[in-house]
Amino acid sequence: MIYSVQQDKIIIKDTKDFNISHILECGQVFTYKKNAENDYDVYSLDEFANVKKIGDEYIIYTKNPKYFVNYFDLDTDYSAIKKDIAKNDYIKKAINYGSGIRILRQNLLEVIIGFIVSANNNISRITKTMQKIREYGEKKDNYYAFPTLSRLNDITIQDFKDMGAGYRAEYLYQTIRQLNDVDLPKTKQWDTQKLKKWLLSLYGVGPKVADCILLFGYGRCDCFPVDTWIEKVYIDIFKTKQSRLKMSSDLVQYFGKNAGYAQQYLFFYKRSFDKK
DNA sequence: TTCCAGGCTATGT
DNA sequence: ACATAGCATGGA
Repeated sequence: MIYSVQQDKIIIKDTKDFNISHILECGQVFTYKKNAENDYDVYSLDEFANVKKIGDEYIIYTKNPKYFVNYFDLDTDYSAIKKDIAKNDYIKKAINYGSGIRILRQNLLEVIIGFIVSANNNISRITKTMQKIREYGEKKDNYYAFPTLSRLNDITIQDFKDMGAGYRAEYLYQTIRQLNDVDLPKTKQWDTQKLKKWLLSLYGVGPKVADCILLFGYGRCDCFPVDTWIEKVYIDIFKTKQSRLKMSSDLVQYFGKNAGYAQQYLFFYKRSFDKK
């Protein structure tokens, strides 16, 4: 990835593996706002960036370029990853369709909360609920920082319901209490096995949400979250249906250490064509 | 009206 | 270990 960092912006010169709508609308993140075609506001933790396409370049305007170089994973070689996971014609089409996808290096707490909200929900409502949760965070100039764990502790079950969380309100409330008992940054040192076991102990976190947290919150790329869309993809590829656990392990085995990337291309591709 | 959305918990076999 | 009912809510 060819890019240059300046004081208040990042310029992406090579857009072969960078497309902001692919990146933000592939279902991995719920904290952004689309202003217009190729013009998005992105919120992460207490940081903010505006991303615009100008000519053949993307410009990421931000007070903290260093943060967003990491956030957009600019130093990872996606051409090599695409080559590694291109195991059949089906995924080759998906990679071609979502060629600008990158897996964001998101804040862990935001990912945990976001994907608990995501269960049996739709993306537009997940995004709305996350936006309202964000309003409990510290007020910045023109946006809110994501609430700290301490602030999240002040939100009641009824508050979460009022934000449209539905029956997931109790999951959020309870999991926030469970998070008080661990040193969250320290869990990043745990091996994937131990992490998954712990994640599954959180109220409202099952196998699929745990895989999403591992992939998007911890960068464990040998995970394959299976939801309703990936179920359809599995049937397309393997011509048979299995339990979600079996499908997930089959897909990790099939795609290998970069399976998580494959998951994103396939999800984006299948969802885009089936929803309308 | 019924079905579905980035499924999970609780309960039964 | 696996199968299934019930679950909040809004949009198609």
